[in-house]
Amino acid sequence: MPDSVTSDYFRLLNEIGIIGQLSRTLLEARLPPGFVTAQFSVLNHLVRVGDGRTPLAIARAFQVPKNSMTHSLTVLERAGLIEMRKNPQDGRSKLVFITDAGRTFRADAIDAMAPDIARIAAAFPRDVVARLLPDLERLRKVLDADRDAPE
Amino acid sequence: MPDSVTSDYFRLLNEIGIIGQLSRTLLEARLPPGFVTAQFSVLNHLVRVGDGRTPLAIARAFQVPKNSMTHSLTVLERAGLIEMRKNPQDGRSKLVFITDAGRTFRADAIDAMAPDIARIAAAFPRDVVARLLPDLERLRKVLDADRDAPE
DNA sequence: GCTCCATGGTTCGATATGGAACCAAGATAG
DNA sequence: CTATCTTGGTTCCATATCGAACCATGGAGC
Repeated sequence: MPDSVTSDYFRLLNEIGIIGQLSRTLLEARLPPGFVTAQFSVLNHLVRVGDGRTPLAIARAFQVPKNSMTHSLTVLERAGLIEMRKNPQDGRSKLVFITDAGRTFRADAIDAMAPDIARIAAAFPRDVVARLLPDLERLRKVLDADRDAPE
Repeated sequence: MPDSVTSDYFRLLNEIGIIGQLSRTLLEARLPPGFVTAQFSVLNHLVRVGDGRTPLAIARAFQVPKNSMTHSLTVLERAGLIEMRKNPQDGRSKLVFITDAGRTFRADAIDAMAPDIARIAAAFPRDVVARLLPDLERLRKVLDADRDAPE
């Protein structure tokens, strides 16, 4: 494979990393003090794909170590944004449920970002967003599948 | 602005965040143990845009607090990958230079990722990459410009 | 010159993240 | 049924990240 191809993929991931960093900063500026993106993302995940999942399943979805997820969930539970229940099917594991407070927290954060989104939308047309979304979803799925069958 | 528009932008940033996380994990698996993406990114930045910049300028380029950059640079200097010199123009600041060892470190890391890139390339065609790059660059520039003139 | 403010970096303390070791509960083999 | 292996989570420790306070130099106003 020629170098130029490698470097195109490399640049792609690089750009995505920078944009991720910039938007993370944007989001954290709108979250209540003391909360970070990782915690919001868990709530968002629970709403989007449904709750009642095990901590390990969530950790895998984010590709983070399970101990990191333990920590995030502890913070969220202390804040009353999620509930951890025993898994009746398996004595080892727990199930994670989002609370009403958690749903409100997520909705508020999204609302709080509206002005930021509006500024971005003014400079970055919606049709470009529409064009990007399917390709990026596909890339995410490729990376997701890749880690399951590595090397 | 209708909700659906906001949610498209929101989903875009969300996808980008996830891809960023997955590719960060990929990169870190290839770095020598103990090194982290942030440190590699600084070296990459110095090669791409040129060295001899101040720590603050680099911190701004990554949109990270200056104390975080102080830490990253300390690690890189201890490892002999960069050099910090006094700025002859300004007694307050320093200038950051990448060493030969630093250039080698960066090149090795990129080489080490080649097999990962190859697997991704097999499932994600190059022309899609080519299509994504200009749009993403534009989005990054929009976000970059936005933080300079916020609110 | 002197005062006041702005800028560039570091330090401190508190939280986040991740690797490794650990423990408990399920699964499997005999 | 026991021995062993695997799986789900937590704990421990080391490093990373970041807000706030701090210090030193530079620059502006007078």
